[in-house]
Formats: sequence, C-alpha cells, structure tokens
Amino acid sequence: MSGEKTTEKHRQYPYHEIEAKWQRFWDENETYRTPNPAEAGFDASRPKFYVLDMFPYPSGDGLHVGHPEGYTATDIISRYRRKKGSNVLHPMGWDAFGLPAEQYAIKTGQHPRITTGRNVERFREQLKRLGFCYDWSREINTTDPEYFKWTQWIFLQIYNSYLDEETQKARPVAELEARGMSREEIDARRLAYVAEVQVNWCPGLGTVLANEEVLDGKSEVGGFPVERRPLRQWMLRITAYAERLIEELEGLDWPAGIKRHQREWIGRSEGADVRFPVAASTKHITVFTTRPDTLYGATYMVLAPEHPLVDEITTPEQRAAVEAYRAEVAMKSDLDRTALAKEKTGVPTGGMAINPVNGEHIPVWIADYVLISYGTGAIMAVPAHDERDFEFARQFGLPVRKVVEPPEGVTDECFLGDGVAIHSPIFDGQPTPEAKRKITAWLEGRGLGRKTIHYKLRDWLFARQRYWGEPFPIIWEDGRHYAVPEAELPVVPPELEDYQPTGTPEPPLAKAKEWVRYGEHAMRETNTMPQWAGSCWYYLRFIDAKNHTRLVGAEAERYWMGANPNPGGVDLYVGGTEHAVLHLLYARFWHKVLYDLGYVSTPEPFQKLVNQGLILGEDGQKMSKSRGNVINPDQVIEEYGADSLRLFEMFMGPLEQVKPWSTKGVEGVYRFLGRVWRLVHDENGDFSPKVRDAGPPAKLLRVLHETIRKVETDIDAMSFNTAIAQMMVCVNELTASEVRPVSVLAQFLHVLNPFAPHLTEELYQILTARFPVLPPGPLSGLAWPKFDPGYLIEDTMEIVVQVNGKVRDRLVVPVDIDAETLKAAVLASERVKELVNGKEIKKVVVVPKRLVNVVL
RNA sequence: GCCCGGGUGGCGAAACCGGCAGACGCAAAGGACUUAAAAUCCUUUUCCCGGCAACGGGAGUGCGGGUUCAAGUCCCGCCCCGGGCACCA
Repeated sequence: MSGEKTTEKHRQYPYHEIEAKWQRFWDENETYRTPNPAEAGFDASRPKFYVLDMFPYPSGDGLHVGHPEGYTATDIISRYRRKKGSNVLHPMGWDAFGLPAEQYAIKTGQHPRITTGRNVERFREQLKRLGFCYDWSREINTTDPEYFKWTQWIFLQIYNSYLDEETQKARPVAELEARGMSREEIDARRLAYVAEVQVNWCPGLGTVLANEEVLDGKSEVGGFPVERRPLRQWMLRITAYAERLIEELEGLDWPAGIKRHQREWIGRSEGADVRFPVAASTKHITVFTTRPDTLYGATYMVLAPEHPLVDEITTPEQRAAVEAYRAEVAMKSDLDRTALAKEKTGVPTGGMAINPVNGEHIPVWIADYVLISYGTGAIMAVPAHDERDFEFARQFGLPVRKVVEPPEGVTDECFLGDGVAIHSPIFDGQPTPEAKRKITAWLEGRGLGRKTIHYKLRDWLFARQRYWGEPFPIIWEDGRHYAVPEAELPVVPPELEDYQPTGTPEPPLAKAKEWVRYGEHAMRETNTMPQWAGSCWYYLRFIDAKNHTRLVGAEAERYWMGANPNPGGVDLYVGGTEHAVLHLLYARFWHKVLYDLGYVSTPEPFQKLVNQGLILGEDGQKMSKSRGNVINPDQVIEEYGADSLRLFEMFMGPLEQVKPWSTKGVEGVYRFLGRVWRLVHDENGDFSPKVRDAGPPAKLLRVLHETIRKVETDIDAMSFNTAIAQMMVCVNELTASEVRPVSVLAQFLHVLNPFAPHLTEELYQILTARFPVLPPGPLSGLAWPKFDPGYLIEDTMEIVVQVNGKVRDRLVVPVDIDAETLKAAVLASERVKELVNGKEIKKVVVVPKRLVNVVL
C-alpha cells in the first residue's frame, strides 16, 4: 500500500477522517451500549430484538472479507431496528480455544494465551474499523476463566443429569440416588459418561477426534491420517435427545436445507429388532431391520466384525479365516470401509442362526459392510430386497429369495420398494405396510422381536487430548469420577513449558504433575473439552456477560430470549453453512438440557437462521493464499473506506448466494457514496448552494418515499442489494435536481444510515449545523422516517397494450379508470385498430393497472 | 449413486401471487468540462434484420416438450456448474 497509489487516486470524499471521527465518537459515548432490564436507561415499552453473528475464531491471519459479509447484514438490521424503536441486543466475542493457537505454541513455546490475546486485539480493532454497532461492554472470550467457569458449570449440570424416559426431560441424578439406585446404575444413565469406545485417534495432532472432524480417513484440521482404536472417553448422551432434536426443528425459521440436513444427520429410522436364535446354542443374535416384512427372504446373516458374538459362533474350521478377516478390517481406515471400496468382503463364521418365522437354518457371516456402531451391529440379509445384501450375495453365491411382489411392470432383480408379500405364509398377500405391522405384532406376541427406532446420530465424543481447551471439572479417585465442587470453578489449565503432544493418548495436561494431583489419592481429569463446548452457549452469556453468580441472570435471560411466542430465543442468527450440523446441533442439545433443568426459558436457542454465501476471489475461485486471490479487508478500507466495503459486500448479490469479489464493483459503490457526498458539497468541496430549506417538489417526494418503503421491505427480507439499488435511484434523482430540499436529504440520510453509518452521520451533522430546523443528531439515535403512501399516488398510469400477447402499444390513462372504459380505450387506439384490421377479436383480457391483451 | 443450491446481456445482478425481461451497478462507446489527462456530469448500450432518422419487425432467461390470452416464473423429460452426504440395514 504505497502512499503513492492512495494519494494519486482521486478521493471521492474524506472517508479516512470521517470514519475515524465517528468511530471515536461511538467509542467515547458508548453509543451502542444496550441496557438490560432493571438497568439505567432501559425502556420496557420497546420490543426486544436479539441479532447474533456466529462469533469468530480469532486466527492469526486477521479478518478476511467473508467475515464482514454476515456482520454487515446484522449490523444493518441492528441499526435499522434501533431506529424503528426496538431494544437491540447485538454482541460480539471470541471463540478462542482451539488447535491453531496450540500448534503455534508447540512451534514457538509461546503461551496460547499470549497469541490468542494478540489476535483478539487485532480482530476487535478490525471490526471497529468497519463501524459495527456491537455493544462491546458485553464482549466475551471463551478462554477467559470468567467465561469457561460457566462452560464447566454447564458440563457439571449435564454430568449430574439423566434423561427421564417418561417425560423425555433431563432431571438431576440426585433423584435417582433418592430412589436408592446404585452408583453404577446412576453412572450408566448420566448425560455425561465415560465409555470405552472406538475412537478416531490422530497421531499427527496427538488427539482423538469426533467422527465429524474426520474426513475420508484424515483429520479435518491438518489432514493427518486417523486410525481407529479403543479408548476410555468422556461422552455426552446427545442421542437421548434425538427425537426432540428432530421434532423441535419444526417451529424454527431456518432454511429448509439446514433443517433437512439436521434431520438426516440424526437419521431416525423406524423398524423392528428381531431375535434369531443361534443354532446349537442358547444365544441369540438381535438384528435391526426396517423391513421385517421380508423376514422370509432372509437367506443369511451378517455380523459386524467387531460384534461380541463372533467368537462364540465361529466354528473351529473357520476360526483362522475369521481372525484374519478381523485383523484386516481393523487395519482399514473408514475410507476403505465405505462405498468407495467397490467389492464387498466378508467370511462365513461357520455358525448358523435360526429364522424365527420358519425355523430355517441360515449361515452367519461377518462382513465390514455391517457397522458395529449402528442398530444392533447385526443384520438379516435379504438379497432380493436390499441392494447391499444383493451385491454381497452375488459376490459369494448366496441364495436370493423373493418375498415381495413388485407392482405391475417392475422387473428389478433387487426390488426395494413397497409391493405385496409373497412366500411369507403368515401374511401372504398383504401390502408392504400391512405386512410390516402384522409381522411385528406376531414377533412381539412371541417375544421374538419388537418395534424399534434407531438413529444414525451417535453420542458425542466430548474429550480432546489437548492443552488449549477447557479442563474437565472432574476428579478421579479409586477408579471413580467425581464432580469438582462448584465453589472451585473455574478449573484453570496449568502453566506448561512444553505443549508438545505426548505421542500417546495421554493428554498434555498430564505433564503438570502438581496440577493433576488433587488429593492423597485423587487426580484431576486431564482431558479437555472440544472447541464446540464454548460456542454451545455463548449466546446466553452475551445477555449478561458480567454476571458472577449465574451463567446468565434470570430476568435478563427471560427478556432477551423469551418475550415472544416462538420456541427460539435469538431472533436472528447469521453465519456460514459450515456449521449447519455440528455447532447448531450441539448448541441445541445443551440448550435443551438447560431448558429442562429450568435455567433458560425457551426450548430452542435460535429462532431464525440465515446463512451467508461464500465470497469467491475475483477469479471466481475459492479464496486461498496458494491461489493468491485473497482480498484483504484492511486494504479495501484503506483505499475506499469502511462504508464502501460494507456497501459493496451488500450490493454484490443476495446474502445467501455464493458470489465473486470485484474491485470494480467496490469502485462503483464508492462512486455512489461520492455522489451522496456531492449532494451536499459542490465541486470545490464547499457547501452546495443547491441545498435549501425549500418545499420539496412532488417528484422528489415520490422517489424519497418509494425509497423509504423499498428499503424497509428489503431490509426485512434481507434483500440488501435491491435496497441499495433503490437508494441509487434516489440519489440519481436528487443529483439531477437543481434544488435539494434539506428535508428530503435528511430523510434520505436516515435511510442510508444503517448501510453507511459514518458518511451519513457526517453529512447529517453538516446539515444540522446549517439548518437548525433539523433535530440534532447523532443520526443513529433518531427515529426512522415515516413512509407516507400519499406521496406515491399519481393520477395517471401507463398501460401496456398487447395484441396476441405481444407488446404493441402503451396508453396513459387515469388511475381510477374502470375495466370497461380501459378496454374501449384500447380498442379505439390507432395502433390496435391498425393491427386488428377487420379481423375477429376473440377475447380481450384486462389486467387492472397493468395491461390489456387483445386476442385475435 | 443420493440430497441440496444454481444456470437470465460482455460481467455482478433485478423481476410482487403467471402480466412491459434485463431495474441498479460494472465494463464499453460517444459528448460536455479541461491546454491535456484524471475526476465529474450527460447520453447510448440484449442480439439480429430494415431505415439517414424518429421508428418498425423478429429472436431471446441452459436444452426439448407441455399448460395458458400471457411462462424467467407453473408441469414433464434432460444437460451443465457449485456444494454436501456416502454400505446407517
């Protein structure tokens, strides 16, 4: 950014001075501080509006142009709502735990707290330079002990709760204790529990990862290989909430795609568990199937290789083959086990199972296409009506038996749809849904099975072997876990000299021997929470960020989250699609637990969700350092000002859409702001003589009020690009006008203010200095102008005349013309008479206020 | 393979509930101002044909059909691009 470039470029207006001046003003006056109920300055008569941005991870690279996109949208809405008379809560904070800071610490030995602090400073500075109206008095940081104290506290609430089956609500485990339940029984029901599970161990990062953090067998962060191994881990019982997490999406105003995505992720599946006795044994294999009606078509069974019954079932002849196969599967990454591996593999165990409906003996195989983690880890294979089973049967020459007659005309070898049951004595001739019901009842009656629901959703692996995260408020003694007393929160991580992973699944915190030692025989838990933890509840902390006695004050929570009939508390939540599943699902889960326990007043956290679209580089490619197409917001602000950057990001296209950057486009909106400046200034930069306290002509009033109306509806619809287009129309009109009445200019500045707050404040101040009739600023504190439809009324309108659907003429007629008169006028017009030319008129369609179509 | 999102001028895009396709901006061209340039202001700009012109005619919203007085918009069948999921029984 050589000084040359910027000084040589013609300045449209002195944005540097203006922006710095107003940012200082806002800071010094705490213009955007929002009082809570019961605080000084709180006005209970106004409606509340909580607008939230997904808070950023303050990376070392600073802000990129993607951040200001959503942030500007919410800023406009916040400013607009305030001017329209709402109490607006619009906070910002930092999701600052996480790997990059820790990786940096490993490299440099510098404490992550230092780098995080530095990054936060930079981010805050950058956001302020964009002129966002955040209430900075509510700023939070997930790494601040005052904050994560409550993250740990919430964990303890989860730890100390179980799900009451009957009410489907979380209840304190103390109730189970009171009922005389044993410690083991209670531990087995806690919503936070320890289990030995197959985990994704990533040696490269020295940590275990959630399924969601593993992509194609590699870590999402860093792309290191990930292997499976069993480990004792903290888990959160999110599956207990599966049903509610699906059901309660209903009342939310979220994009349909995101709702669908969450539903699919949870993956509810209704069917039946069926017990197959193992031949020559007292054991049973329980399978889950969504097609119990195909029970007669089961020609073999498959267990997941990890299934506990495998050892027992395997015959001596098959043992070697089974062991070899299991070893082979254990080596495979998830990638190798998925559909990308074309050929199905498996081996027979030699064991046989008995089909409960007909007593038939069928062979039991193991194959890795059956997953231990879903359903019961075992299936009955019906190759005639399941593609995977069909493929497997083909591969190994297993029999295929058709038991569903497809509808007429369908000749698929493997038919998956609904039809009519055949070769199924108990319910032959029944349509599929009937057959399902009938066989399920039959099985239930004999104790051979029952109707069940399974979910794809797994419990949430909540532990990480990292340094830079929230320590668990847990103590181990004699192999048992206990909650750290609430009074001892927060549990602050120890200082370390060496952040290097241990190379084993033992977390780095274990190196701090003194810290780990809690008592004579007691040790601290050394795992830390995943990065998701802090973001699961941050929207609550914003409401009452300084509360020392509660995670959020009850009254403030009720006011900002409640106060409307919707299930969700935050009125508008804007962020990227990358959080469609994980963050939004986890936050909903925590929120529901807190709701059940009575700490929050709504069942859902976020009422309305909007995803902003990705901004691509100027070349239409994803921005990346390697492509060299990254746009730096600091530089854009330097060259065009923050108002231009804000305006351009909103003018590029619809918020939700993916769209490419354009430097020429920034120049375009920059010129527009220059034109706004010149509405008030002449070419020498002096106050323009065209600005006068004059009665505005009807033409200007019309365009002004059209603009007020359009900008209102467009902001409500978050259609910022079209709002800006209309403001451009308005400015073009004002520019062309020889007289620019100050009343019109002032109202226009109100309308532009949420989009370009700095420039409009400055111009308004200039106007008020000359015209004391105007109410004194700042503009942001004054009410939005009132739209008056009266100014839009015209007495004539233009009607399009079509002949056979083609535009052939236009007619100017009085607006109050009736259909008959209009029709007559059209038929009488020269052009129509000419085109009709004696032909028969079949029909005349009159669309009031729009057009008349003469059909020949 | 499946599920989303999207295909409209040279480019970003707009178009209420089916009613003038291309608002607004960019780029381009011409003009005014200027010694000159930049900046600014004004004008033109979907494509093709005819005309000196005002204008007139035709085509046109990824492709092919359909419904309708009228389709970018609704229905059926495809093609292409972007994103996500991926043996969940």
